[in-house]
Amino acid sequence: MEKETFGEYIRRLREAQDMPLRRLAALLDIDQSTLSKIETNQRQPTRDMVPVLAKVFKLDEKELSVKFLAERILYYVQDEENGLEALKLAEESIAYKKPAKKKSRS
Amino acid sequence: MEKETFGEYIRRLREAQDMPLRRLAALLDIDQSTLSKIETNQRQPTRDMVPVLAKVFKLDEKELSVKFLAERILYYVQDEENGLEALKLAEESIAYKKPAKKKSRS
DNA sequence: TATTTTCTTGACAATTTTGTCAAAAGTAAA
DNA sequence: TTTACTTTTGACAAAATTGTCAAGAAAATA
Repeated sequence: MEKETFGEYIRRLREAQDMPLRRLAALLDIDQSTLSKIETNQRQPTRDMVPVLAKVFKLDEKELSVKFLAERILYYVQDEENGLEALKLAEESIAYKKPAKKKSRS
Repeated sequence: MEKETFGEYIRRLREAQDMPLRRLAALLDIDQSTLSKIETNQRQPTRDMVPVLAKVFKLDEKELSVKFLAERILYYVQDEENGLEALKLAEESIAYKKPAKKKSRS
């Protein structure tokens, strides 16, 4: 089976509420055709949709952000042989950079 | 200290060989100003530079690809609160999708 | 310091990506 | 099936990103 894209996820949420595309588009402040294209993977979703979607569908914003970002990243490395290694390396860099909440030992 | 970007890394490799920018640009088949801008972070490096760079500087291409991709990913999530979580989630997705070389059990 | 070579810069051209409009296609209700 | 509503589509406009040119700044060398 294929992984659901973020756009398809939006559609699922929207339809679960019987909300017309036009209405969600208005809330997102974009043209309805743009939303249609996003939901059908002809355009990429944008970062600033996230807080609006979280509000509209009563989802945890942080969780949704993570979902959005993860999908964007996957989209970027999708055809890459070594995507997984790249992710791991990127992760190390971040983990290293990010100051731990508690002091690291050594 | 700041993390070295991929562009800065190129410059380091290049200077280690006393190779003029103009010459590497020619090998990469781009304008020297473009390379200059890449090395000084005014433009983003592109995917297709990687194999050329690997060859020119005698580096392992896979390793260099990973380095390139990781940097691109970091660039994308750099200002994100939840970048690390996103990477982890993306990683799970890939790991799951990717067929193991040996059969997975169950 | 004059000359040559290398690197950087700003303005703009080219390309890519995105968003919109308006009409068509699809769906459901009267 | 007409009518009303929703979604999709294609052509194009707008925006963002990238690459180039040509001139100038900086650095090295004579």
